[in-house]
Amino acid sequence: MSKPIEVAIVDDHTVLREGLRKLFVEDQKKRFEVIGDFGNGSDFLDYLKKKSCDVVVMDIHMPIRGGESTVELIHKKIPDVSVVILTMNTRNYMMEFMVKLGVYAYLPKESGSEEIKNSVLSARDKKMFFNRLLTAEKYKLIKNGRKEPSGLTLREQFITSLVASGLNTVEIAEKINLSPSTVSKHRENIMKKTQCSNIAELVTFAYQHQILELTPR
Amino acid sequence: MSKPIEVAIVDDHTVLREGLRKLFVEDQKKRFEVIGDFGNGSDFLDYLKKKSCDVVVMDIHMPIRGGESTVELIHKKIPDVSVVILTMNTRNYMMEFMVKLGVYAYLPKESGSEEIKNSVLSARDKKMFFNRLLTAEKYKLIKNGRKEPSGLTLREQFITSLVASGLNTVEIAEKINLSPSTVSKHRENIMKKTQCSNIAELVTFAYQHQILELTPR
DNA sequence: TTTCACATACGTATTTATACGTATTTTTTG
DNA sequence: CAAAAAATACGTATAAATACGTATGTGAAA
Repeated sequence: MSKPIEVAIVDDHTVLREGLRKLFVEDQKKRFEVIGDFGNGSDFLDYLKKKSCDVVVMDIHMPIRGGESTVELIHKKIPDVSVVILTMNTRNYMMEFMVKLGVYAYLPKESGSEEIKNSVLSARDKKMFFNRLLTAEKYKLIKNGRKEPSGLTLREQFITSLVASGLNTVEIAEKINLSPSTVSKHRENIMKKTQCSNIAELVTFAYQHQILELTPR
Repeated sequence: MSKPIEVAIVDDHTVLREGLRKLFVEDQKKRFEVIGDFGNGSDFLDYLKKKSCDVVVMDIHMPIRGGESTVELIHKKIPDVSVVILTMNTRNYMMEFMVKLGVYAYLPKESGSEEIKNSVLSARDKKMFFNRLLTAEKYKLIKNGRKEPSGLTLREQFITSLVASGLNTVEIAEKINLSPSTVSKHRENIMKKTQCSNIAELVTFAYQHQILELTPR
């Protein structure tokens, strides 16, 4: 092992950042160097303007700038930075979205330490890391482009999930860096395709097509 | 400070358990002793059959046995164990549910280290710990009694179910022979009570409170 | 009995969603 | 490469929801 892998951590959960940091710092083989941890995507992107980073371990759900738009920006502007997603959002459409943006691993939050370390090693080498959530089979399916059972495109599914989780058009536009007009047009198309005539019906549609998940109580 | 507080950690996120453990173990004043960490509620309940514990820091969303039923069982059978909730489920109904089961703190996942430690100290002394999510005001409101689990009157629940199933104000008025103004006022009250800020959130609320049922496809 | 929660009802101003049309750019696919 | 599909964006008009205030009748509980 020549030089340690420069790892960044992006998650709004303070304790989890600490846990990840510890995991990398205390690696027996000294393979990692944590170059920073950040509470949102925005801070990390600021960091990247000045300094470098090999692999970033990132959550999706964050305030200010969520994982979606952060990964999108990294993918477009700084493709050298490899992304590993570590999240409790295990929905298929999100995984698909992230895989298409070139992330190298998609880990559920109950992943063990070794799994996380190995995914970072894979990502450093620009190699896909597979696990129970993102299997090689699923990866192939996504890459070979399959038809969505819901009839919605990926973008549409994504916006559906945001509408159904209670954001309005302007909030969605801000969240994923689009013009409100565009979001509005997507919503129009979504309503037509799903044959929903209002938001309430769309939320039910989202639950029934696993675009949203009902957290059991 | 006589003897250290026996703290247990229950969360399905491995890295987060590590982070919490570190936080308690590395306390300057040696006030805590982590007596175990568990990946689900079931394992923790098993532990409690044999050994003791002062305070448990617990997530809600977990496989096998989630926080809801775990806290419910602790509350009924082992009320000596104080519970601190640390979660990303910031929904009011969940907070209300947990407060009614006697948890001493309800922390969002972005809480800082000191906040978490202080909440455990409070819980050890059987004192409520308040923060931006669970304020003293909210706590009073919950304690001084909303009756319905949903907080809604029967009429309001009925109208909620109609709104959530996709009817608009005029359609609802026609369906149950009311003036649209009345329906509108009910809707206003419903939104206030449920603290929903739009229809999408209300639909989710309806599913979560069994006001609506999701028919499997 | 009188207070209180609930259900009823109206008015009004503001915000948000919906439903059209149009058009350019990007990505995918045959 | 060419065609098709998807994603982007704007304008404009109408419909609906939302958030206030106010008021009245009714039945149950303190």
